[in-house]
Amino acid sequence: MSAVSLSPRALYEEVAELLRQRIFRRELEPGSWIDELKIAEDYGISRTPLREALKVLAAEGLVTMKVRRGAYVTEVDEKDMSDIYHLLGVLESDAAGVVAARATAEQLRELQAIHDELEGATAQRERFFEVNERFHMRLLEVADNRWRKQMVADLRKVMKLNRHHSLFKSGRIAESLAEHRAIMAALQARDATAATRAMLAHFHNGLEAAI
Amino acid sequence: MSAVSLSPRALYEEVAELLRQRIFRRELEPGSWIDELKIAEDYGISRTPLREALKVLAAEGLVTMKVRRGAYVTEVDEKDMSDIYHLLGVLESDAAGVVAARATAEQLRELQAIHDELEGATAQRERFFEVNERFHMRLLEVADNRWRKQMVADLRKVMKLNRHHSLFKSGRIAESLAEHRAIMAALQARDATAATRAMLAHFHNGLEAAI
DNA sequence: ATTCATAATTATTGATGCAAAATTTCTTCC
DNA sequence: GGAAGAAATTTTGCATCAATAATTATGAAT
Repeated sequence: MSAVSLSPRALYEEVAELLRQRIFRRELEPGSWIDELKIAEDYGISRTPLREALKVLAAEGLVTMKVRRGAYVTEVDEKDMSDIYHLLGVLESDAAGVVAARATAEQLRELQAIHDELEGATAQRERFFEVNERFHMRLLEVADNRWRKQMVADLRKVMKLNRHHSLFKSGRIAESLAEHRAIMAALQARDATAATRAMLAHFHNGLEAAI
Repeated sequence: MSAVSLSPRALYEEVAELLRQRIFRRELEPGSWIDELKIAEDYGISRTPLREALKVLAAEGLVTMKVRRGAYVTEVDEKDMSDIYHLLGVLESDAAGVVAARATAEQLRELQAIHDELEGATAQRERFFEVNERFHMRLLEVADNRWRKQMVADLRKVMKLNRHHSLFKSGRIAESLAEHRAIMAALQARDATAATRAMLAHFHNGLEAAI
């Protein structure tokens, strides 16, 4: 069928990524049932790798498996969003403290570069969102704890299930940027407690805006 | 073959649990390759549900999948243990603060009951370990954030991969109990910051003892 | 004798088929 | 006309089968 691309990852990984995109794009709505036969038909694959992909997504929290009833796109309510946002605040503020204390000068320059990019992306909402996410994920990498990075990545994926994300509110972009400035300043000052506090405030404000 | 037990959960879930037990019991050693054919033969099942179970365990972090090379029991080094312990401290100390602030009187009584059980289990190492885990997990439930509970549960599973757990050191049991007393006291006093600090200290001391 | 290439064996990965279970629809009885 | 039961269809879940890729071993050439 399709060209045999040199695939370093297995088919079920590929399918999982495709499904993730479809879920984020709301082609598969939260709460809706996932038709295995239809999806398999669409992609021209069998149900075996598809089912494995669904179990990967279930582990990430994007879909929920019901016994003998198949897979459903996870529904996240207000409380879920609030809970997840709270966790992101806890995890990333801790990471910010670690980075302030232990990052190399080169790593701080790298974070500063992404932040500068963010400063210049306030006009384009989508791009601001993308650069923002890159900053947070890069910070996680510098914090050097693969388990935390994995958990935050998963939580952020689940967050995308809800369309009412605080950052999409027009007013939040200016505030968000100001908070990022405070975080970056604390990192540059090597002030761990200030960095932790600034990141926590960043998430706290975001949570306030979301609900 | 075996009796058709009334299974509310699917076979792959059942198999995942069996594999978890075998991994924790060190019948499957960290770093070792998992022979799908042999396991499937042992349990008298086909490889399909087994592979689905392995992907669930991979998501939990207990096994790692290598492309075209199958599944391996995850190897955790000193840094992994330290990183995970750090995260548990961050997550559970936050949970302790939430519980101190928002738990009902009935929930506090329940936690106190488990703590009292712990007080009387200092002589039996295995039982102490079991009651200790029950206390921590119950605290997570009272904290009422299913995402955090799931993450902590997964991290604790990975922790079990390392046989050198701090709690297994004989000296730590007395210290650990004393720290638990401080946590419980802060919870009863409804002192969120004290509860957070006490739980953080509990994990910090455990980390010190582990390495 | 050592190294490289080729072939064979072994194990993972993907497809197809079948059985069991659940849901829905249709029919019958009250 | 409504409710309950039975049958049929839909769908999950497990097993078997086929193919692809990787590793190892053997043989030949330098």
